[in-house]
Amino acid sequence: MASESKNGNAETRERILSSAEKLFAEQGYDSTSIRDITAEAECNVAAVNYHFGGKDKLYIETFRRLLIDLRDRRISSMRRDMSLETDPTLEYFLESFANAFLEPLVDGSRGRLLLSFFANEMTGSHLPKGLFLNEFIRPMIQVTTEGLERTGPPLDPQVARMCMMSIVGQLLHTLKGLPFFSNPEGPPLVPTDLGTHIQHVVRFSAAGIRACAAPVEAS
Amino acid sequence: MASESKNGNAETRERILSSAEKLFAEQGYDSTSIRDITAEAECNVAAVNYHFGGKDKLYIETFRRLLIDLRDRRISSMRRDMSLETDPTLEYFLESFANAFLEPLVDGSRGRLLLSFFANEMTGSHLPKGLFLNEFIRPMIQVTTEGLERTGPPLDPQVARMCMMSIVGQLLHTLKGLPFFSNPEGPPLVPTDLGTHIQHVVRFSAAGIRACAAPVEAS
DNA sequence: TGACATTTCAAACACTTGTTTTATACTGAT
DNA sequence: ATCAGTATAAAACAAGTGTTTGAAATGTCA
Repeated sequence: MASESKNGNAETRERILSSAEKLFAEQGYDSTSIRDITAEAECNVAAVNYHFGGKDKLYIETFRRLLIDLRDRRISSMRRDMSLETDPTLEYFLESFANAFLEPLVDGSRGRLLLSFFANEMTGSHLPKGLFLNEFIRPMIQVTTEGLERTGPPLDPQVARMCMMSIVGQLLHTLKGLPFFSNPEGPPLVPTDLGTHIQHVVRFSAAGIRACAAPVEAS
Repeated sequence: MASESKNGNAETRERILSSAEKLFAEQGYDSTSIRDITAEAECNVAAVNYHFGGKDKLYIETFRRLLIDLRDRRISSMRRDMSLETDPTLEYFLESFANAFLEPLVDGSRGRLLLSFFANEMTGSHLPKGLFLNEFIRPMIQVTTEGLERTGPPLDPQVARMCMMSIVGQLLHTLKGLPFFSNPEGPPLVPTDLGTHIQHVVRFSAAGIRACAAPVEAS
């Protein structure tokens, strides 16, 4: 039965990583057992400890690879968009960001998995400190700051980052909440397609950003 | 007929609920064992199954109580605020909402616990379907819609709800992300106090809402 | 008081967990 | 062919899981 997938030596390690990625994302760290993973990867339970040195190490390696991949996809997607227009508007930048941000999270294979990963990491973190901030957040801040400076009004750096937090918050909440608001019976509370929500976030946020640029008015 | 006259029997039940609330929130469902709970509640392991019929039932009961309490605190806080002003502005409403939304999540005892609860529920739900939407989301939609209609520009109902999603998304993301951006070394990426972020969200969102009301028209 | 239901508890049950051990194959170099 | 080094596998290990059992307390009411 174990025909073609049973070959290579280094391949076992890859199969474990692949299975772990899937199962950790679907079920979280605690609910995924080593035996779940090795069953999916069609190898022995001891293989995880042999190749990775423990369940926790495997988890870190799995998540690290996912993070790097996600970051690179987003950044290259935005850079490509921004190089297409000679004089992009704020709305253009925001839509490019929204798409670059969401696309990796919704496309079939690893999309929902990444979302679950993040949700699981928010509570009990099994990752080394600083990895998330330095290898993931900072590069994203870098490229979005560039885009904002180029297309938006002049902003204080901290304010600009708060604006980006506002947008990310909206996008994440939309993605997580949208399936939730799919009403089994009765009219939908909000539009059910993601595109409409993206348009909303773009319009909403463009106005928000411009309002944050206006000098503080005495009240 | 057991009952309330005697505190001995009912007290065990309460202690279990209290301990479960704390531990489930701190560690999540899977990582909290019945023995953890009964140790904290100083009772026998069998007590959980006797009083609640199982770990899952205990979890549901725990979360249900927390949700109802959170909802009521928020709604009464907003209604109080809105009754104080005869002609409240949109900004006033938004600030009232932001405070009502965040206050229960940051005040010492149960604040972080609630946040963890939500995060844990986002991934693997252990709750009966519909409870969250009908008993928690809908009442909040009701009161926020009232506030928006009273203080903001005329909005299509679906658009109004998307605007509220935008605000909730910002607030949740701020709350979860803020401790994350506390930079161990170097200058902070964003302001570290919640008040500044609330001010930002209010300003950002007021402009966003007004922009969503304007018909698509050259200006 | 005795009879009865409710509540508590220690112990056991059946099962899963991550990890380690021991043994067996396979590799490539000497 | 011998030898180290690597990789896989079956089995065992110790600890922890939710739940159940059966007996002892405890309270309630006739």
